[in-house]
Amino acid sequence: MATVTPEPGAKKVPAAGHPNPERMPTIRDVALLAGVATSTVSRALSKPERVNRHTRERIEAAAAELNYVPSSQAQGLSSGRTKAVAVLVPDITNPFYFDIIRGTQHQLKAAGYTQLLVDTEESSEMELDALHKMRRSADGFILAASRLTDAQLVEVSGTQPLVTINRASTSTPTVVIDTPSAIIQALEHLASLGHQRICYVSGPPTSWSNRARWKVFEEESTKRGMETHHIGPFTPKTTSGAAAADAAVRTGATACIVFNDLLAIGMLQRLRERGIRVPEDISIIGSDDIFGADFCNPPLTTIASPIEQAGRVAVSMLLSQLNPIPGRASRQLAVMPTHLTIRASTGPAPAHT
Amino acid sequence: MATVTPEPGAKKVPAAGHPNPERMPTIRDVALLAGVATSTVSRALSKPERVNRHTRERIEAAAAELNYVPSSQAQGLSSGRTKAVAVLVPDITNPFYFDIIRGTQHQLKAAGYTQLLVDTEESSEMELDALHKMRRSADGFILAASRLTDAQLVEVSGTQPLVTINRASTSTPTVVIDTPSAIIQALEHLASLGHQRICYVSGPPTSWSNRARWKVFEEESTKRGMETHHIGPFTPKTTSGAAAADAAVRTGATACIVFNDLLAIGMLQRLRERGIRVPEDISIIGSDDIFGADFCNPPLTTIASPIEQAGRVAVSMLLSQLNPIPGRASRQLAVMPTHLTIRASTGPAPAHT
DNA sequence: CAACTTTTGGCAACCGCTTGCCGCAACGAT
DNA sequence: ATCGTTGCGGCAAGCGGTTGCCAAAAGTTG
Repeated sequence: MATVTPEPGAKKVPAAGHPNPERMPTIRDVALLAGVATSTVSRALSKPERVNRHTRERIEAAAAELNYVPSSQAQGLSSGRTKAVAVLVPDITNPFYFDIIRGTQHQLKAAGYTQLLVDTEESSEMELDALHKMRRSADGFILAASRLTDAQLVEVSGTQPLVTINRASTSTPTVVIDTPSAIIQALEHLASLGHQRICYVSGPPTSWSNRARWKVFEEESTKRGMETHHIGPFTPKTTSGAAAADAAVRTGATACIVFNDLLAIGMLQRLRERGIRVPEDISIIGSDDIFGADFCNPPLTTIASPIEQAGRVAVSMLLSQLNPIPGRASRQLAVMPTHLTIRASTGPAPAHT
Repeated sequence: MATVTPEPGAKKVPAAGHPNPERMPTIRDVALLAGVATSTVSRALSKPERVNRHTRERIEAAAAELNYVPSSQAQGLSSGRTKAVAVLVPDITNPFYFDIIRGTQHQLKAAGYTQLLVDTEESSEMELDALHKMRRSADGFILAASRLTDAQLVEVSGTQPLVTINRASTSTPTVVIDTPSAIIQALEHLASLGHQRICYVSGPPTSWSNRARWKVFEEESTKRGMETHHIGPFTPKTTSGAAAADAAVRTGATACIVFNDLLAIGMLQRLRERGIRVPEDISIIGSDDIFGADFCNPPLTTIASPIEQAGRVAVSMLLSQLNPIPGRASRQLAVMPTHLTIRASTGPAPAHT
């Protein structure tokens, strides 16, 4: 910028050239170069309106010249805020969580926050541990599909700001992906295709969403006079699909609604191996619409969820909790809509058993 | 839903938006409880042999009782090390990088380090920027498939410890996934199936591995007297697969070696759409063996790579650089072996054009 | 038992930045 | 002119640890 501000008598410190090239420039170096106190530099950089425009520009120039980057460590130490948020997922291997992570990453970056990624390995102990160990290094937490008990969750939420994803809770803000309501759609879909004997393939018993899905499934299918089965629990990985597929076949069901796509895809593979045709012999409906659900064989009918968006919403809920806007109370619940995406893994019920 | 608005207790709660009845215990609290000086506590916790066993136990007890967790911020401030490593990936959306991240995450956690995940969005500017902005907050960097120029890389490597993945460099330790050598296997495979006209489907021009793959492809296919084509560049996403497939078909090639699986899977989808059979009409070979390569339709023949392991190795190379063991020089290059995994997307060359 | 070496623990100076408080100067209103 | 106000910048006290240096305590040795 062409600034026409000669500013005479500025106490320039010509001698203060570049300091030791080894050491990274500190706020002091900037202050020295700009001829002001460190406190002024600090303010110029964080609350621009607090200092005179001229001074600020001078400081900014000095900072730019020195290539100054404030130490987030030091900032955190004195301000008490780390500008970092920890995201805890049960299994970093699962594509579902990758979508979450992608969403949180995106939104956090936009807000100038750093994401600390933690894999809790499906263990509530690790989750608690991380929550505890990192309380100093993160301003808040996002718990994706927390494995914590209600009591644990309540306790933790009293200590630190957090938002849960797919885990209803009265004690913390939550974003839930409304898969249950889409299960009704799925059921209708199956019913209209003539299926009468259907089976729910269960995921981890500690998963809240698994319980929620099963509950709706049972209620609604019974209501429709369908014969329901329930198999599981299975680990939500493709490798568990074989066992799940075999169990499903044994129930004699003509269609399955599966806890998630990972498991469903695994089942697809196993069924193909066994020569059981999908959807001619059995229909499969997954859940989440993860990466791969559209190109597996056959392409999977599934309950599509805005997973990435859920991550983004969780972040904004957390941030509004961390930096409350005086007037507005922060949202406590966000429900992400879902819908059934019909592909090729569902079809008419076979004519006879 | 029942919206429980957080009750703002005292109107004088500025920074901490959370009710903080009890301050977090500091090293001072521990010292007080144990009846020693803070310096002793510090030492008892970090260099146990420096303090008497009896005192140490007393301190540990006190720390445990108070549930003390040292502030990594403060530790970092005074010790100069952050115990954090930044992992930069060009596209967090790409499953290939998921695997890298999984590997780094795993290994970093094992070493007590925190992973800072950054998506550079395929942009060298963002990459440089992150490298610059985070130099204070990370002890080192892992650059996966860096988009930096050689010059930039050299410059950066002079400033901070880093390890590159899939990016040869003389200035930094590197782990390369040896896809090129497996390309020879792929070529042999195709040749033995009778393919004579083959095509390389190119990825991002800024990608070092893309260039490396193309180079080997060209040299070796020519050497074998095959007719080679080259199409691209294409963005390495399934959505680019359509264009790639169409272009590939136009070349008249009977087989393609594709920059990566993502693109290959996209091509598979497009070819199916167009009624072009794989592998009867055209064979496709991908690269990386990402999640999904085994269950797409048809399952993809691909160059399998130990991606996750590459991430792990990168971390250990970086850590040995950060905490050098006096005697041993740290490794500068790790080559990860790859091999061709033959599935169903390759078959005999069609009898006639 | 004195002289000396080795442990062991405390003191205090930082690390880099934020922030409450204060003072000074310029400005506006009386 | 006088007396607030307000705007702006400096001072200095931390934030929670780490660490070099030193002295007291304990252990060795002749």
